[in-house]
Amino acid sequence: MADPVSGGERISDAEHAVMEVLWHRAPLTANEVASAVAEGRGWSLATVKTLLSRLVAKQAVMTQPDGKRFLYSPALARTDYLGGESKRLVERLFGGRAAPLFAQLAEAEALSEADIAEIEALLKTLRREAGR
Amino acid sequence: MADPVSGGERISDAEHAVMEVLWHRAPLTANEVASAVAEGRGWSLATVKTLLSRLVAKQAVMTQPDGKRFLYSPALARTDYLGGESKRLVERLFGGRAAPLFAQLAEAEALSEADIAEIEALLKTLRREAGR
DNA sequence: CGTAGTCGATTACATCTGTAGACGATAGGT
DNA sequence: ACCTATCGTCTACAGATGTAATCGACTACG
Repeated sequence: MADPVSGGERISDAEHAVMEVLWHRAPLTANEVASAVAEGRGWSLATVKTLLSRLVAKQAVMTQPDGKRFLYSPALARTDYLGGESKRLVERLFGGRAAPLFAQLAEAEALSEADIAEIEALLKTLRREAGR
Repeated sequence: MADPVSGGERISDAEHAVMEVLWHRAPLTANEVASAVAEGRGWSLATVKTLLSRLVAKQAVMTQPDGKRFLYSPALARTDYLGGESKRLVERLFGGRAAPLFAQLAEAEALSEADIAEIEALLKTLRREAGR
């Protein structure tokens, strides 16, 4: 069976930008989404509508009627999406091991002081959980 | 001018599989690459040749003549590629912060014991370097 | 009641990607 | 000097993606 909700269809880069808007605030009309996403990207309203349609088709966004128009909301949790994408990358590039990813980021100087501190804290928590 | 080597053109998923072969062993003929990559993927020789051509066009692979044929070698370091891709993901999905990525992987249970240990060790090293 | 604006839906089209067949040069065997 | 196997190159084509115009339905103003 095709999975009902989470990792169904692939969400593209442009679509992701739209999701990001909806994760930030929802429900929104197509116009609101367009305005929000327009900052930075120079997309026309038509483009945003297309992206919304595709997302609805992929069941990543759900609609609810509001008079003559729709209100759009995410049907996919941001956490699920991020988790899936992260896992995909680790799978594809690092044979499923997260440690090399980390080493890579370190080498590419993509780790800030704050990152390191946070990760450290996270590790501590993880070890506590694993321990008990 | 188009940048000379590193982060130039985007390398696709299928192309990446070919790069992986060349990173493992090079230089290789198209046939050798095809055999190597064929395990798992069911690609025809023609397909692999196309991918090699595209990689050459993208300057991710370099050729050296060997009689009537070519020997292919990576022109892009694996490290650079991995670093670039990792950074792209972190940028795109986590606003450039690596820590949330880790939180995400942890949540998705994509962190093994070994991963955690390795990351811990790496952190120690990093802090030492940063300290001095 | 008609007309203009607004929506979502449909259609469009270039580029990229995955996948592969066809073609032309050529080297090696006979 | 041929024929054939082998290369790399060119061409092909379907599906995904980025980007947008157009269309048909409906609403609201006048």
